Amino acid sequence: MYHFLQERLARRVLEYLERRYPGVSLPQVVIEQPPNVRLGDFAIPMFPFAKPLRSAPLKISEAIRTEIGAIDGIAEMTVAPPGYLNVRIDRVWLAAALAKDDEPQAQAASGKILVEHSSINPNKAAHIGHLRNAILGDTFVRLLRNAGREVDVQNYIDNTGVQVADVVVGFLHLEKKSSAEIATLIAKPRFDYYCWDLYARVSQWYAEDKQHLRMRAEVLHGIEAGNNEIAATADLIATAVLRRHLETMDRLDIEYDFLPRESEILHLHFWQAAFAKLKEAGVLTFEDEGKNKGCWVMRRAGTAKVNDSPGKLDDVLTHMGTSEGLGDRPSEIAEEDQKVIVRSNGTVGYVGKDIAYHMWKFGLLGRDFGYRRFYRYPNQHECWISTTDGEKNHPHFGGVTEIYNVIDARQSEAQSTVIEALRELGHDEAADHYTHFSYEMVALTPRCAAELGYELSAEDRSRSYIEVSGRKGFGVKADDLLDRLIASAKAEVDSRHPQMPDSDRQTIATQIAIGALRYFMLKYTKQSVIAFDFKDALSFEGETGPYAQYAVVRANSIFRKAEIDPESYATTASREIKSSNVTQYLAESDEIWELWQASSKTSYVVDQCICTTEPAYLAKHVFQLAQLFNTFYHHHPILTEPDEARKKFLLATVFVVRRELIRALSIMGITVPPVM
RNA sequence: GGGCGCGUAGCUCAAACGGAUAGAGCAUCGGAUUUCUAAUCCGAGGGUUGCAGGUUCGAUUCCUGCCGCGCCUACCA
Repeated sequence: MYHFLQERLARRVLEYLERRYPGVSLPQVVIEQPPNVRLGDFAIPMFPFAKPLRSAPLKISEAIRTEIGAIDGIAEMTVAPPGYLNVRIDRVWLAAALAKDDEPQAQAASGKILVEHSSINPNKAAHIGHLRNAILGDTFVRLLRNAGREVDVQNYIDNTGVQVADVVVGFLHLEKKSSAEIATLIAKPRFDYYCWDLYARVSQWYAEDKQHLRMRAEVLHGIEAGNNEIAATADLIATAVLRRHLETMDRLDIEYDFLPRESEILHLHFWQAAFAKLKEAGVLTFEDEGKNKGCWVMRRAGTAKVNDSPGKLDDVLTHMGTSEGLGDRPSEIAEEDQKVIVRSNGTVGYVGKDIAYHMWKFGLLGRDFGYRRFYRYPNQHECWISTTDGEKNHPHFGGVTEIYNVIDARQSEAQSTVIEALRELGHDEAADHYTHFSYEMVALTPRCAAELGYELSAEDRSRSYIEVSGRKGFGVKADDLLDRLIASAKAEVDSRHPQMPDSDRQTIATQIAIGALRYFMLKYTKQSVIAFDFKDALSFEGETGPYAQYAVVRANSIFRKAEIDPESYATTASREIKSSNVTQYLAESDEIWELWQASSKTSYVVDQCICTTEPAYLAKHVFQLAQLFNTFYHHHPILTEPDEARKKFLLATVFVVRRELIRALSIMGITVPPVM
């Protein structure tokens, strides 16, 4: 609603200026929010117009104010030094629209979107870094769906890489386990924890004697070839760990639609299809000398095409139109700028596989996976997995118009290389709709590492954070964190509601724990490295998920005590807003108005989150709403309000804030307990 | 060496396109009419936004150069 008014205002201002100053090319009308509601609801800086209109900012403001005429939903405008036009929303107009919840729906863009997230190697338990990925990805999916977009959620499974090979080596050579023994271990709960430890031990074992690495090569070869004992064992292990990952993420209400696996990319020869096209288009070049002799290479993304001196720019430009300038002959890519795609032994690296996979995503490969049902969620939602020969009837995946890959910032270069390959294949459209949703890692504070019992070097102790390492078994497992959060929340609920049945307390504790965790992972902006610390993560006070949940619980209890069903209060609320006193109520309190204004912003914030791929804005919105509500709650007793009309107005306020909080929280994947 | 990113209060973080007095939470200290449950609220202290220049009506934000830190830079995935 906020955004709707904002756009209407911008359009009207622009129309006015165009009419008043015909033929002048105008800068964009920027609408911001004044630092204080007393100044107004929108602020338009007039400075950028001063030069093109050859007039002082204050004069332009004054002209707009007096001459623009009435705008539906806008109450008044004021001119503010040094050069702003401040605009007040018609409070009753907005409140009436909000109470009715009749947000004008913008036409959602068509075309299916594919969001890929999680993509955890299926060789060990998921850790907090994976949680950040999955929570960012899942929230982004919810944001897109809230905006009316159709989304497929994929979780890419690298089941044929060295990481899986390493645990297989661990089982077969380090522990010398039989297939039957492995099967027994798989059946035990939290098999992924067993692998976590084993994986760290294998890495240690390699370090002890480099000869042991031969085992890895052997196992890896077996896995890639397929149809043998080793591949079968690897598949058994990887599949079991994958199921654990799905269970872990399901605890957080994170679900997937499709799990494409690297084994099928291999066995269905996706790469061969892509390779042919890449060679044909001249994207890859064969090196016949130098360090990468015998390899097919690509130019590393971001490196300069021409390494001549800048003075020769003119020469470069004149050559660009000719065929000589297109494509890179081996000698044209400096060795350090080469990215090996196909090794000299003929095998393809992971970037190559990724290029093929992304051609499939956009429907540009000419091949498809086989599909099989894999996992049914408790809510009956079906998750599919790739196979070589699948079920006849299956949903259609791939062939989308837009993709988002939630992958941490360390993969930026590889992601750019894939995009560059698509572009050089001539698929600019696809390349333009390929977004690397990049975020920073979760690291541990030295204090947290020490708390977990890890020995730290003096150097590590002096750092502000330390990178987690699956290879060293250094990190916090996702399920462990969740267990601790639930236990901690449970203790609180137990002390607050001792009379409640234990199963109810458990349910509430779980909701609170998930709220705390999801909020924690979303409140940081993507670029910021999260220095993980149990003290912050386990906090339920201040800027946290439970704080926001608690605000809704308070709203609910007001309705409960008033014996009103909040869900069906909408018609009453919108009727109340029309009563004559509301104008006065909204005018006399900026504090209450601010609550209405903030409530109107949800869809605006959702748009912002999507176009900047930054879910943190939504967390900030939720916190601001909850904070304003708590202040309001303290200042305005509702049930004891003697003035009946005013009481109904206050109830309508609670109704709207509650609805928007629940809406925004649900986009974050957070539900609200009945009591706290 | 090259590429990307970061540096803001004691700590952890905000501040969309450059905008009005740089904001929160935590921690510390001091308070809140026994109420719609205090997982809350109010108040206080705490800042030369790493350093030095530049661009302009205006810079935490953009540019240049330093200083410090992180990540990437494999015929690993």
